[in-house]
Amino acid sequence: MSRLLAHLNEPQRTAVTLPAEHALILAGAGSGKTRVLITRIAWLISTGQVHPRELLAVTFTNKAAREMTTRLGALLALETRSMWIGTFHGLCNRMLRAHHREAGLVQSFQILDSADQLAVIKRLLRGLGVDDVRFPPRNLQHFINSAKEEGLRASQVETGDDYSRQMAEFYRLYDEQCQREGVVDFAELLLRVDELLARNELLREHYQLRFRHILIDEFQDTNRLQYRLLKRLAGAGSALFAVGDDDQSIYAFRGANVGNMSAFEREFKVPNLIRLEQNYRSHGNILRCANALIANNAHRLGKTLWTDAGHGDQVRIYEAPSDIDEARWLVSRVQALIDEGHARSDIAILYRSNAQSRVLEHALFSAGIAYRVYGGLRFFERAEVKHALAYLRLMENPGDDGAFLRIVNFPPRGIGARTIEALQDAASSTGGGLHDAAGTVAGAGGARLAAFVEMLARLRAESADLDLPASVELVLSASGLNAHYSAEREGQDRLENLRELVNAAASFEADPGRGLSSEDFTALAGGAGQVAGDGGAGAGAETDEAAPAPALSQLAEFLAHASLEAGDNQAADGADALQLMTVHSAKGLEFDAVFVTGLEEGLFPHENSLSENDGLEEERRLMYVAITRARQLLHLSFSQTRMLHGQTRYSLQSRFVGELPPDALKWLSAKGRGAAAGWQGGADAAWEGSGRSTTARYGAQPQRPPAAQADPATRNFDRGIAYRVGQSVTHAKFGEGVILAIEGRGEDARVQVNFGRAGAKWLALSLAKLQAAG
DNA sequence: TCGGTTCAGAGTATT
DNA sequence: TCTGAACCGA
Repeated sequence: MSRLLAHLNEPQRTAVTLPAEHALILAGAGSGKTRVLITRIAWLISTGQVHPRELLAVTFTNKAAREMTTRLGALLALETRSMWIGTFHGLCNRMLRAHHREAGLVQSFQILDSADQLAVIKRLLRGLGVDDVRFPPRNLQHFINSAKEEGLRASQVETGDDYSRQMAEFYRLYDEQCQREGVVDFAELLLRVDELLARNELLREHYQLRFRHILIDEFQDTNRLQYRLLKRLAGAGSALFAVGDDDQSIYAFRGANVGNMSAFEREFKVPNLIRLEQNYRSHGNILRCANALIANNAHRLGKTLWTDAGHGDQVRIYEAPSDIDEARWLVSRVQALIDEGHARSDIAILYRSNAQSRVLEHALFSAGIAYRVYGGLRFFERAEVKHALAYLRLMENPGDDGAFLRIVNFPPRGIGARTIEALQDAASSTGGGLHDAAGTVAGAGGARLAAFVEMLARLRAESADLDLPASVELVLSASGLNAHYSAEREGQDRLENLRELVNAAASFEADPGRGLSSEDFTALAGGAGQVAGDGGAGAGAETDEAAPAPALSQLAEFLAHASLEAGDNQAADGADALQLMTVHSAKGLEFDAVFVTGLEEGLFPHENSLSENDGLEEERRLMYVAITRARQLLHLSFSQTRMLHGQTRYSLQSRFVGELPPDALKWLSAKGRGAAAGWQGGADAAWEGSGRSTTARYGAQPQRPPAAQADPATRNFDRGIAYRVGQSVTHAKFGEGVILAIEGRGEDARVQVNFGRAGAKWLALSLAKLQAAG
């Protein structure tokens, strides 16, 4: 035990050894948050306070869950299998399989990923004959998911107007359709469990008694439903241990509610609030930047990072004339770091949006520096893999119409749109699924449909005697997928992915404990069956046989695994490579050297965020995350011009640069000229060197594209002024300013003008009476 | 049923 | 500029 605590600092040790009470750990970036969480678990178990099966640890990503399991295994040298460590969705999947009857689901229900869900919605709307311009499927998807993440069913959604009433009605129909087809979307997994525990007292008590310690990582990222679920799981005797950092809350846009942190403290009367503020990652100047920046946010729980590691290098900052030059500069710095002996994989290039990677990649490619871009399609999201999975899903659950439609004519087998239409008519007249109606369609199409369904039945029968990878292999050959991609000119990669799917099935079979452990699952299903049986609380649709549910088939487990874990989202790893990613995907990672690029107004902070509630503060937190990724070296860069949407945009330095302590920065380009003088936002912001006019500022800046030169952004409009970037203009209300950008033409033309005190504004030329000035 | 053309839209993302 | 989706002609 003392070995466990030996290397912890005072607050860390306090957190780890807290009594079995609720606790909120405010853990700053690089303060050893994961370590505390893992050591806490290890301490609880090794001191005999809790049995591993009485523990529940929840994370947001499979990666985090895996890391936790691995590190814990190394620390404890004991079987971690009986512990529940996983994502919210993994946890709920497990519970729903075990209590499918009480939850009103078939045991083999399939899980829809976002793309599957969208397909279901499109199909629903098309079936209803809904105008998809007035009701775009994506909007409905968002509507449904947001509602579910708030814990609301269609009947509970507030409907003030016709539009939302209509959306709520679609939501209701969507749920009905999913229920009919035996499919469940991501949010539904959680909502089902929440509702199940809400109404089934015995089941609730069962879990509340079992989970004496509930630990949750990245608590600032929980949404309302997840928090509600946690409350549901925590009984009178449970201790909730939440670790999070409000300053790193960057997922409000997808429903995360930082307010859960203060709500938790209030509602649970949390007796233990511990701040971890000592940072073990970054040098002092980097932390000073992080602290100074985040201090500009108003709504914080409050925390200041410190280190005893020394100041380290100053933060380098560079202003480039163009995005291409920024990339060129970056390549030269990276090359220098590599020459100094840094591993490429210890260097990260971060950007606000994915579109920025192109210029960077181009420069890196030309320079011959190996790099790896995070993001993009993941393994289980690839079309060929989804096709193969659809066969498997249909074997497992014939009611899955989405899977049916995906593969009924893939590879092509002469079942066209007309046949499908007839099939859909037949199905809707009986109220059943497409699979079951396939025998009733007449004609040549009907015969092909029948053959298809026969093939599925054959696959189902033949795979019964095979293990999982062999079943997958059987499907690949019998379905014609292998043959199809072999014949395709560019099918080699796809074939390889299909082979990889067989491998994935093999390794899943070898180590199912990673997702669902069959043993534990069976035990749970049996035990819970008792619980439900005692109270007669079964709410399931089926009421036959009282025997304990048979264990879920391995195929069903594998399919759930495929939906819940989409696989790596990074390009193939291999050689030591530079890391390129968005700031969002860098969260939780750290590197020796970090480059944060594109620090420009409109890009970072992103212009779209400015119109959102607390959008700017979230952008600032994002910048905080970016800064705190660096261990030794932090580079910041921005560019005066950037190619965006096919047009050159003229940008100002991000306001965030101005929020950093000047003496922590080392300018690698001339500072304080032109755009580099800083964005001055808000009415109360003072101009640096206020004696100068805005005109003079630009006038004094020769490397800015000279206004008179042929500039694609120069346009003449009917008013007779040659509007061009850099032109000084006067506005009746805002006074004198300088044009930063021009967009559109004719009646739609608008210009962005920096008015200094009043900030940068977009004005429609057809409305704003601008006069040439200076 | 396919392939080419046209058009709109372009922010971050896990399960 | 570039991408993905929708659409049309063969």
